[in-house]
Amino acid sequence: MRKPHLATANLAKIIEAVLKLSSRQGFHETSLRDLAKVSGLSMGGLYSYFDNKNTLLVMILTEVSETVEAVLRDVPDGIAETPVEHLRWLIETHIRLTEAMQPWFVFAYMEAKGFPAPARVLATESELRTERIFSDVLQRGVAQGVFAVEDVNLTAALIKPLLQDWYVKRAKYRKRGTPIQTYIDGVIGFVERAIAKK
Amino acid sequence: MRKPHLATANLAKIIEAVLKLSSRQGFHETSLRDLAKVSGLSMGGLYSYFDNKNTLLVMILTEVSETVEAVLRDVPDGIAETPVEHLRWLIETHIRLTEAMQPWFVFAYMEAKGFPAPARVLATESELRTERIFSDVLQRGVAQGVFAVEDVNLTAALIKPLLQDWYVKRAKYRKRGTPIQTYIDGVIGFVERAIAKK
DNA sequence: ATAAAAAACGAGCGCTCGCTCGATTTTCGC
DNA sequence: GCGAAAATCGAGCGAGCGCTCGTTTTTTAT
Repeated sequence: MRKPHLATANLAKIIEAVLKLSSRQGFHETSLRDLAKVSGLSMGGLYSYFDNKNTLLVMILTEVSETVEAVLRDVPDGIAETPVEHLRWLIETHIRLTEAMQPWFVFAYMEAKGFPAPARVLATESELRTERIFSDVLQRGVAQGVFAVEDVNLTAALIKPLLQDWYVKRAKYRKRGTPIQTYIDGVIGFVERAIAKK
Repeated sequence: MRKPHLATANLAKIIEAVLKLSSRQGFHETSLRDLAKVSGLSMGGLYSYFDNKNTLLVMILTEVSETVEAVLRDVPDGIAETPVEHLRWLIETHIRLTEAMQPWFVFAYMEAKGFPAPARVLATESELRTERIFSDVLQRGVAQGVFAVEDVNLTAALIKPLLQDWYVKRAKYRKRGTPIQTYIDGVIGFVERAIAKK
């Protein structure tokens, strides 16, 4: 094992290959022989970059959850004070991030379960932290009297799957020709009407 | 192969076992030896009830999609005329159905992908038909002037993941102690405010 | 009670899996 | 240009897979 973090070009190739193959057939069904072929390394060569197959899964899961955390917490100046704008920014940023890193997110979402406890815990906690970011904004909006939300936690929980649907069912939206901006505006409008103080 | 449809007690046991094992570790990782052990049959005995492992998957997928279709189309008298009531009934019925058949739905949702094209097509088409049921009601509500919806198809697409979240993330809601009625009311309220004519 | 039919069994087949390790190739300081 | 160190290779290992099939057990009819 050379590096704990993804640095070398080869590791990048390996991850690109595992995301590509897993999206077609699932992670478990992706053999290291296929992975070697697509990444351009040999069977043995792969093992210079990770300890075992599960490590690969954990690496990707970690990268995804850290990226989400980092991006969503990096709120532009002057946005965080206004809950309406902050929420809009969170929705748009989340959807655009998952679009840019779609294979990563599909992988993390679809492959997390049925795996060693540590990996599953990682995914679960990441989901909860993201939800917290949303419920915090909702809470502030309620406190400022701009949102009317009965159950802040449940509402945050309901917003989450709206964001995830874009990458989970990406094929459906692609077939329909829905542009990402239409989807983003649709979600923002849907959510804002649902929580607006009338 | 004895019967094409699930009739005998043994086939019921097999399906119960495969749902149980798959929910823990995924369908592919469930070996026929494990399945034999849990279902109480022998390796060879299993093959009296299905042709091969993939057939099992298709059987379950078919059962789920046919059940959804049948249940959601069986609208009680006097409901279908009022879009608001019809939509409410659809949401509640869908969530309660997936709760009652939770292992079946989780299986269909999580295992459909990465499988032979026919099985995937089955799942995709079922999803689309369900969505049609919702978009039809929305359309009628708009026509009657009780709903204000810009894009009926997009809105139906956004309602779907709200229904699915209850079984996809069942563990989260269980840990939180959210009762199913709270969830149902939450979704109905959320959706109704989002599409209400103001 | 018995024999034919039906159902259930499980060791064994061919195959692919994740992973290893000695051999080979590439890199690089001098 | 050379030799040691680093990187890469891929045949081979044991394990476990889906599936088969000759055998045994159970059921059924007389």
